[in-house]
Amino acid sequence: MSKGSVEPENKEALKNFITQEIEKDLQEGKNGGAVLTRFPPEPNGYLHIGHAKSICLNFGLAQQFGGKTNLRFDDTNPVKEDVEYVDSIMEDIRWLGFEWEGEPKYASDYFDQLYEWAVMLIKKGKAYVDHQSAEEIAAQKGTPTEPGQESPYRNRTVEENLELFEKMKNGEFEEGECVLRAKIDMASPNMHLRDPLMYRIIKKEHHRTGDKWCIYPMYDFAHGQSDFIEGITHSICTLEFEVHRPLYNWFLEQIIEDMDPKPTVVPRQIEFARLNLNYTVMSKRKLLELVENNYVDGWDDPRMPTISGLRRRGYTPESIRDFADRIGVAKRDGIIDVALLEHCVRDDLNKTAPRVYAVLDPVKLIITNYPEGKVEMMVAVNNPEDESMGTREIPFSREIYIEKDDFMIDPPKKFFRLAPGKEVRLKNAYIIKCEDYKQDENGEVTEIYCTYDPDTRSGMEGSKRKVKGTLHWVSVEQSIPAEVRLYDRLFSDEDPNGHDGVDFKEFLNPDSLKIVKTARLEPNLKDVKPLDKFQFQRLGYFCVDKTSSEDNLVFNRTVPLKDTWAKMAKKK
RNA sequence: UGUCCCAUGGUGUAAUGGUAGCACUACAGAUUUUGGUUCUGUCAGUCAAGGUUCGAAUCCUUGUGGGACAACCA
Repeated sequence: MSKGSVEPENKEALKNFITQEIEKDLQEGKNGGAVLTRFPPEPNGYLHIGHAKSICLNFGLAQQFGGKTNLRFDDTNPVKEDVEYVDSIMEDIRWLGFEWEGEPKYASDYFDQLYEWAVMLIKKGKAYVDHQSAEEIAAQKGTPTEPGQESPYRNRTVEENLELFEKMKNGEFEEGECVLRAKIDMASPNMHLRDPLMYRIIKKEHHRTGDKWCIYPMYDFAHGQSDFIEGITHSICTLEFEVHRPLYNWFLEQIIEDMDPKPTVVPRQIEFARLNLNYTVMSKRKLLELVENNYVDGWDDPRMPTISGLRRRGYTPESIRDFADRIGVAKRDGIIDVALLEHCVRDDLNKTAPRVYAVLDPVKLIITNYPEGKVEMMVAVNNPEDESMGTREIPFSREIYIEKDDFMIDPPKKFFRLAPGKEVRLKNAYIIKCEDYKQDENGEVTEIYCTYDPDTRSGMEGSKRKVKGTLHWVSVEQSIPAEVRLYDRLFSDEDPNGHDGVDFKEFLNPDSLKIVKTARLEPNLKDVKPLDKFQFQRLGYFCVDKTSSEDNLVFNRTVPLKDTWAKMAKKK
């Protein structure tokens, strides 16, 4: 994977309220002109498109201002975290095209320092060990509109607190028996300042520190300091952490108070609105629920909004970065239309994906005046948008398959395809005319009979004739079979979370996956590899699935082509 | 009946006291050996009321609407 592979030099500088704030800081000479951002995931699930927004933002900001970006795992809760997630997160970030500065960092790297700071706070009389239960503490917390009450343990002596905290660390208390709390203000209108928890006892092995600790810092006591330790200049995070900011600042003030000399870099937190996409859910908890209950085929199911799911679906890193740029950054939350994401991937694939012929739902078409046993190799352009992609040859013969949809016995007015007595062009081959057809007892068309005009082979003078419709096709004899998975949105409702009292799973789209086993492909596709991407001409963009093999080709539909005909038909 | 944040076309985002622009969507047309792409056009917006100002989307006040905050989660 290349380093910092997003080409910052020819990318237009992004402008939003965060870049403006950073520019201001730079102008004021803050942080010695440095910009260091960070992407701080908790390794408790797979990354999704919302994280992609944050990744593109954090890495993009640094690139734009000549800075760097750290990757730091916020691994302060061993109960939920796992190395499987660490690995997937690193893979996804690299796949998106970003490379973090130095080694990946971990909040757990700072556990010793955090412990020292906790002790320091105790010594200052700004932290105490509380022996109440979680319920009691919650009951005293008050509500957003009422102040809380002080814990009976709030005024223990420094010595006592020091001793008790030491015992907590040494495992002399059971989980839940006591916690370390900051002593701030139980009446603060900001709930986060009402003596927040700093440490709790968790007797579980940590994925990095093993059994060294049985007390773990809360996120709020770890995050701001971790940024501080790393010298992060701008801590970019989502809106819900806005109310935490005064707490982070409080902790840092306590620490900095005792420092001499004073630090040159103190992180500045700036919050932005998280990404919401319609027709999907974005919370890790809900995505995990879909995975664990097998509503989908794992975290990388192509219907999932996860980065691994989008990758398997056939999305490109370029298209996701483009999407992140287009949605912008602001403080007001909203819902982005998935149509924009789809636009971005079509836009990219249109320029890069080779065009090929695939017939998903075949019906046999026999060209009655074409010699039996004859095979002609037809030349086709691989990508009309990119001449450098060259041409290829496709076998043509007397019997071909076309799409069932491309023939109608009794077509409506604007049907530009094949019908009895009508002419149509077979792309890169001949103009044919439908003479007859055969139906089975159910009225299903089983065979179509046509004649071709030998002077209309593509490239010949006769081929210049105007014909309204152009069809894709494959030769019966030479075509190869494949399985094609047609994906649609996972939810049929625009906002599956937006219905009070109705579980989001109620809106799961029963037609989100259709498996087509009848597909026939041009023979050039026999050696494709997972993640190879193509445009199936006239149908859409497709990507080879990870389960595909030489004897059993499997393609995922990334996104269909825009289809004005289908739209017209739907209206009627 | 608290604190904080937010409010621009259907959606998202610009305009930072001086002509409300861009993208997506939708619709119409041109081109087309993909009903794709490309090109052109159309519809459509400053939450409300006051105030400051020659001039307000922008500043102030009030209201309205939306969101966040009461995990030993992050």
